[in-house]
Amino acid sequence: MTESLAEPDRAASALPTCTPDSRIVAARFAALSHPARIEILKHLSASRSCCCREVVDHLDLAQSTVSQHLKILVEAGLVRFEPDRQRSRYEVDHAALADVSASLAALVDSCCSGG
Amino acid sequence: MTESLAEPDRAASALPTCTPDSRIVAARFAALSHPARIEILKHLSASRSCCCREVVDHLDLAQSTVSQHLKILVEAGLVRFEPDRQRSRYEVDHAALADVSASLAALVDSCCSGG
DNA sequence: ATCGTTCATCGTCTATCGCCGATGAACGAT
DNA sequence: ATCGTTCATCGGCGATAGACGATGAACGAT
Repeated sequence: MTESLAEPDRAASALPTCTPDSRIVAARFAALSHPARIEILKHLSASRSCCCREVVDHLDLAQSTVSQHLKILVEAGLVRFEPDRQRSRYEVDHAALADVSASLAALVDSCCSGG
Repeated sequence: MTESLAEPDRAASALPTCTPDSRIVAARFAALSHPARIEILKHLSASRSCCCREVVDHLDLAQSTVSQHLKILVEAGLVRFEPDRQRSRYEVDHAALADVSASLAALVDSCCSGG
């Protein structure tokens, strides 16, 4: 029997394809894995007014595209959203961002101490 | 002519859709944006032997899939690769990982100080 | 009441991701 | 010489990302 070649019911396996923790960390990094979103984060923190339009003017992307990027950042918990009349108010969640940074620092630390 | 609707030569615009710096940082985060790759990084640092096969055993993914993930990590500069007979030797580049962490820390810092 | 502005969402299109099995090269062991 | 193991790569497939234009809702101003 070619057990080593055939899949021994991989789905039922108890091997940790990826731990829940890894999933969460990876999801946070995914939100940061696009240059436009990095740029948006920088702009949000540097600017005082944080409506979608202003980001569009600064970034040279279609309004719909920017809106989607903002949504991704909000869903990742890195940016807070507050509807304000017809403008939308976006601002960086510094604590969440610091938390992601800490996660990465912890990973680096575990990599160094583990070796 | 609906000039306001048509694109006013967006490509020729000098607006920074994304700075080179943002591109680089985003590319690094992209390599970290998958749970399997996070898991691989943790395993590489915790284990002494770092051949592809061992990661495959630990991770419950097809060998070809793991090989691709490793390649992505190597191309991102986060993992060093050294062919060793028929085994491949992979090890975490701690300095590069620390560098990414520093980049994120700098982003967090700019977000805090900028406001 | 009407118009202009801002914004989120929808539908579409293309490119890329992530997974797999299959294949062949490289190498050690018999 | 032959076989088993390890590995990278190829080709294919389904799902997702990322971009856009169009549309309609919400709101301020006239």
